Amino acid sequence: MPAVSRPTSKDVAQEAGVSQSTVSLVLGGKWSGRVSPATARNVRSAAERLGYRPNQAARNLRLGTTRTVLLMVPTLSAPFFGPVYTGAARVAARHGFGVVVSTWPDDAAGPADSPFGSDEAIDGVLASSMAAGALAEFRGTPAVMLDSGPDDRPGDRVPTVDFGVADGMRAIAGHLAELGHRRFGHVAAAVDQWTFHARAEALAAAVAGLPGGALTRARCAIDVTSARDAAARLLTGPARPTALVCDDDLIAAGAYKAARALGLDVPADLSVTGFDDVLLATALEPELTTVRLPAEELGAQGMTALLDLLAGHRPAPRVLPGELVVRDSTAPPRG
Amino acid sequence: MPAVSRPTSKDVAQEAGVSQSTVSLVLGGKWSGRVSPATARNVRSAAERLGYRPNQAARNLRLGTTRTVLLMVPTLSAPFFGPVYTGAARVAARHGFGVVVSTWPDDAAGPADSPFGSDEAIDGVLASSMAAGALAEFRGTPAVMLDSGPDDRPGDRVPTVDFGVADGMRAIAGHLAELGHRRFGHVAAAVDQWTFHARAEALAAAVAGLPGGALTRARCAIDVTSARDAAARLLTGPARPTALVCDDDLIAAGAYKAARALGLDVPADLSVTGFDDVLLATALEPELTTVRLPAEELGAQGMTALLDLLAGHRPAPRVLPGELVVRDSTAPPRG
DNA sequence: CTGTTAGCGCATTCAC
DNA sequence: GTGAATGCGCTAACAG
Repeated sequence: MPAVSRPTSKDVAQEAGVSQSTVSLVLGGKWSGRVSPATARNVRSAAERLGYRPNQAARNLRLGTTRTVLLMVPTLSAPFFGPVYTGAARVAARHGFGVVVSTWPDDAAGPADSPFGSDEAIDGVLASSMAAGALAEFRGTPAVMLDSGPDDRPGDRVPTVDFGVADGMRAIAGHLAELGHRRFGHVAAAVDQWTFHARAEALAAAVAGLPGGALTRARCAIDVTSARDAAARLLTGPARPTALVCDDDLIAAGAYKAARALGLDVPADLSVTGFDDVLLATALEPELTTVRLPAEELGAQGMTALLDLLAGHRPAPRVLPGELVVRDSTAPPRG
Repeated sequence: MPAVSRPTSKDVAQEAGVSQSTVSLVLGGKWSGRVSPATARNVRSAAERLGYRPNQAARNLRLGTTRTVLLMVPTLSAPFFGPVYTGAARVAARHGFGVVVSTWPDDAAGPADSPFGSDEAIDGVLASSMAAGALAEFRGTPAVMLDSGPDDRPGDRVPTVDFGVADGMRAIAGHLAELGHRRFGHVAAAVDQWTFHARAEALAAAVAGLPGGALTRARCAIDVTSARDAAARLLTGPARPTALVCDDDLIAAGAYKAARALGLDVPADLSVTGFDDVLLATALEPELTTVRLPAEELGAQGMTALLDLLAGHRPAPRVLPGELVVRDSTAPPRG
């Protein structure tokens, strides 16, 4: 037998000299006018004295709910998703929910592809930054999509929470245009996610709307060396851009390297912008002009929407605005 | 009623024309010589046909286990902890365990300090990077300490998994000494965690053992501006160090800034080293000489130890070696 | 106002 | 070799 088995509601009942159901009522907070205040206090103090904690498993079984939601993210290595988790967990905890994380399926390069690992022991899922068009995986499980774009399918849609990336990109283009830039290079993430498609479209539209505006583009993976190579391609091509718009702060770091390798000074010879505003943005030299995306807020709002959904409501799609943060990597073009 | 309630073991029994207990036996894998192979096959196919998934809550209740462990980390904002989680989750999944993350208590600056949020619905805890001496929080809950130093208390110790940070620091000191450096500056993290105490001691010892070796130290928070200020203090003091040893890659980024502000070239005028080898290390210019810490492996080994512990064993303390990665931020001192 | 009863889905004795 | 019965701890009807 275990050293000291935890007290049960039955023990509390005995200690307080009442019945189990009374304990349940009191501790469940539903005793308004059903149990006398004196008894309630009595029960509470007994529970306190014994250090009683309700057994979640029993609770889950009885209630048919697990009070656990699954957060799916592409990876936890990217600095962006820690805050998303934090935000989601914060509001979840406030409602007695836990959050388990899982990375996108194929990440499980392990031996057995989750034997029965991907339990159905969850009440709902928060899916972040999905590949475009990968909706519809969730048969019957309440889900909210994060940073995956609006749900354009007909019928009843999945609730969504997104960033206003298009506005963010327009802000960057506007800032650069105001400084006098006309030839833009887009160092684009070669990742099939809504957010990157949206960024590309918004930038293209903004530049197209600019008299004399020209845009070239190179794609790369989201890592420094790949980004450096892509930026170098843009910089050594014809009609060199005076500003490099990068899909991600890390990509911007690669652009810095390409610029330095070519003897170009940032921002005197070349303006560079990032996206996301992660820690890296201020670690770089010069500090990076970028768009701050409220990652933690994304997690928090997403969880709020999911909790709403679980409560039987139909949360409306939400869009979280990004904020242009001007630092030292942008300046008027030379000449 | 719900749209389609999931099949239970009872449904499977009915479908297979056997009893519930037979289903449990077969699916539980404990039917060696108790159930006929034919029946077993029959049950399996019935389960398959119905898409049966055992109800975790019921299982947990019956077994008195939750197959969930808690990973406690100081923060998820630091890029270091994502991989730790990933490693832990990987081996946990392989054993049918889930992992929930929580950040250190006081992070819950929320309204109510986890009303009943921090459930006891866990089988064990993996505590990473604790403040020194903060052991002993886990009354009765099996725990493994990660990156928190060896457990020096008498009696039965908590199993530990640590990095060989002392060796790592010695490797850095040795590398720098070999290049000809004698005056070292330590930009130290002002964080009360074992790993930083160990780094400081190891560096001090290494420099003390070096003929003509001198060491100055400045403390800072783990953020770029604080690090930059600390590094600047060291650089403007008497007998300027020729090498700055930083407790963290992010701190090294701050050191870069201080150097540039003083017109010092890295590495020609000043060598700089980091610690951890996060993404940032290669994003900087010049790329950072640092010590790679196998973060994912820490999580994996920690989970392995915890699973061992839960199985009734006494896992031995483990130490994961760090690896010196020489890049472009270190060079012989000038003159 | 409070106690008694029943059952969530499963793993496990114990009869047969 | 298999089935019937029991109870894990809890909540929600329903009595009293």
